[in-house]
Amino acid sequence: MPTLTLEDIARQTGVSRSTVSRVLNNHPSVREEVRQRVLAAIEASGYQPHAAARTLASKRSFTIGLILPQSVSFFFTDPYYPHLIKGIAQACNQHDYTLALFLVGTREEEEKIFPRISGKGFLDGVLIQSGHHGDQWIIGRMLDIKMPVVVCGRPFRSDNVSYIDVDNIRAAHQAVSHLIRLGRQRIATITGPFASTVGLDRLEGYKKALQERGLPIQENLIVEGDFTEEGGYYAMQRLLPHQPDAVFAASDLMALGAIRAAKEAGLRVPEQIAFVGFDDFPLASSNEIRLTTIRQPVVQFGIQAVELLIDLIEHGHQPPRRVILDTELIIRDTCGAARRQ
Amino acid sequence: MPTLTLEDIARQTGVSRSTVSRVLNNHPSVREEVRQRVLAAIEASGYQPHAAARTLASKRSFTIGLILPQSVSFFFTDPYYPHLIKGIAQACNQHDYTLALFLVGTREEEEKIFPRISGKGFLDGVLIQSGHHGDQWIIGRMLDIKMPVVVCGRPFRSDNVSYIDVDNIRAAHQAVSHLIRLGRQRIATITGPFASTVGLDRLEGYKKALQERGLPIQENLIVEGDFTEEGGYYAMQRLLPHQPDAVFAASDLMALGAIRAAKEAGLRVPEQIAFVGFDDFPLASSNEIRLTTIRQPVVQFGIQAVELLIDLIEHGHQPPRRVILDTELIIRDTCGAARRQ
DNA sequence: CTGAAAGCGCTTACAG
DNA sequence: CTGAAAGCGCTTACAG
Repeated sequence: MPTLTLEDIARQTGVSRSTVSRVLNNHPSVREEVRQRVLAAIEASGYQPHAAARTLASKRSFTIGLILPQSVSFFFTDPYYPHLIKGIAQACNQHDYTLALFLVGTREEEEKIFPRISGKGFLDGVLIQSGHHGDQWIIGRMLDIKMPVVVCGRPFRSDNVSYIDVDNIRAAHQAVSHLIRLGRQRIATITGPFASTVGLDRLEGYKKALQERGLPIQENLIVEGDFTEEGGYYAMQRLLPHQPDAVFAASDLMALGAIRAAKEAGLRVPEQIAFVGFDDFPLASSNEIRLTTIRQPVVQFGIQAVELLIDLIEHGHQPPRRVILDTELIIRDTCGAARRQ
Repeated sequence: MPTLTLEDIARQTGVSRSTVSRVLNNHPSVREEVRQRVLAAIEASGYQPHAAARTLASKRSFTIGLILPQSVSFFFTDPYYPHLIKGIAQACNQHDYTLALFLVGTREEEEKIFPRISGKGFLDGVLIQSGHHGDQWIIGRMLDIKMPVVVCGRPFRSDNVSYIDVDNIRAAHQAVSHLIRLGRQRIATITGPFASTVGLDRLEGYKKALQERGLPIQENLIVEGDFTEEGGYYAMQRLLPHQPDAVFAASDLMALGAIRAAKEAGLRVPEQIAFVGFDDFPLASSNEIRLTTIRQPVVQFGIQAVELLIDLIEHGHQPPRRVILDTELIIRDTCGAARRQ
C-alpha cells in the first residue's frame, strides 16, 4: 500500500484538500452528500491522516504525558499504580488521547527527559503523580513553560497548580473515629512517608479524630511507614512495646505487614488489636485477612485526572482547579465489634 | 518567551537553517567553530526543536508504543508488569525514545485505538506484551502494516514475528528436576493459563523433567492457574486430595496462594510438601515465607525488548529476530533438604 | 458550503 | 563545510 495522503483522497473524490480536511475534523460546514463521498473514499482506501503533520499544522497532539517521578519506588509493590494507570489509560482511550509514560528513576533522568516532555509539538498536557517533596522541581518547570498540568495528589506547594486528590484528612478521621467508637483506647498509626502530603494528611486526620474525642496524641504510637508490606511489618514491631489496641495504617499493604507482625507476636486480631487500612484494593479482602479499610476510588481518580487535564487543555488552565474525591469506610473483620469501655 | 524556531537560531548565529539543523542532529560535517556558536545560541535561548515538525520531515518520531492487550487482567496483581515497564521505560530514557502506553481492556477498545497505533507519523515501532491467544489479532495487524514490532513473550503464531522471551521450558525443567533430586515423588504443578504460551511452556518443562526421570505424568496433579494469589490458593485446594508432596507453581504469587492453602490444610512446608515458584520478585523473599523460585530477569527483559525494537527500527525488521533470556534457580526454604528415597 | 494559498517548523538531497 | 530550495502532510483564515 503506497502511503496515502489527504491529497490522494481529495483527487479521488474530486474535492479540495480543505474539504477532505474538514470532514476529517468533523467540521460542520460540509454538504452531507460530499461528506459521505469523502468518508467512503477514506474507508475504502484505508487512509489514515499523518499524526505529526496534523500536530504541526493544528498545534495539538492529542497526547498527554504521565510523569511518575523519582519518588515512586513503590511503583513496584503498591497496587495504587496499576489502578491509577488503568483509569488514566481508559479515559485516554475514551477521549481519543494517547498516553505517553515517563518513569523517572533519578533526578538525572528527570533532567534528561525534561526536554522531551516540555518540547513543543509533543504533549498537550501532563499528569504528574506526586505528593512528594522531590517532585517540586518538575512541577515547577511545567508551570514555568505554561504546559497544562494536573498533579495527582496534592503537591507540597499547591498554589497556582491544578490538582486532584482524595480527602485524606477526612478519610483518616473517619477511620480513626471508627476505632474510637468501637472502644479502642490506644490507637496507633503507621503513616505514609512524612515527605509526602498523603502521609502528612492522613496523620492529620488521625490526630484530629483523637483530639475531637479527647484522647491524647502519643508520639510513640505514631510510626512513619513507607507504603510497603515490609515497612508495615517493621513499623508494627516498633509499636508493639507501647501496647496499642488498634492501628490505623495509611495503606492496606502496610496494614497487612503490621498484622503479620502482630500475629507473630502472639496477638489476636481483632480481639486484642484492631486494624484499619487504606485503599481497599482486592488484596484487602481476598486474603485470609478481611481488612477493614478506607476505599479510595483510584480508577475513578485516574479517569477524572485525565478529564480535568483535557478540560484545562481545551479551555485554558488558569485559574488552577481542584478536584477532591470522596472515600468510604469499608467495615470487614479486623476491628471486631464494639467493646465496653 | 516567544516560541523560538530553527529560523531564529539561524538568524542569531548568522548561518542557514540547514546548518542549525545539522548541529541539532549531530551531523559531522559542520565546522567545529560554527557548531560551538550554534550550540551556544541554542543553549542561551533555551530553544527546543518542534517534535512534530521533526517527525514530519524526517519520518521518525522516536517514540515507541507498548501495547498491553486485553488478556492482561493480572496487570493489577502481578509484579511482572511494573518490572517490565520499569525496564522498558529505563531503556527508552536511555536511548532517547519516548514510550506511549496502550492499555486495552476490550476488543472494542483494541479496535478503537488501532488507528492511533498504526497511523503514520506517530510510532516508530511497537512492543506487544503477549503470549495469549486473544492477542493474535493485534499482532497480525501490526505485521500487516509493516510496523516494526517486538512481542514480549513468545506469541502463539511466532513465525515471521520478532519476539523476546525467557526459556520457560528449560526453567520449568530445572525447577522440577530440583524437586526430583530432593526425593519428591508426587510433584504437582499449578500452571499458567492454557491460553498462554508461558502457561504451556512451563507445563512442558514440568512434563519433560518428570519423563526424563521416569516419573509418571498424572493429570490430577496438573491444575490450571491464572497467575493470581487467589488462583494459586484454589488450585492447591483442588490438588490436596491427590496428596502431592511438592508443587511447582508457574508464578510466585500462585506459589504463595498455594502455600496458604497447604498450611490451612495443616501441612508443614517443606517437610510434608515442597514448593517452587517462578519470578523471584521481592515478595518471594521478603515474606515470612522464603520461596525457592526461578529468577526471571524481568527488568532486563524490558530493556532488551526495547533495544531489539530500536535495532529493528533502525536496521530493518526482516527477517524476524529472537532473543531468549536465561533464568536461574534460586534456592531458599520451601523445598527443604534431600529426602532419602 | 468550498477552494486556493499560505503556513506549521523542521530535514534533506542537490549544488557548490 | 555550507546554503537555497523543495518537501514532509496537514490546517486554517480568507475570499467567494
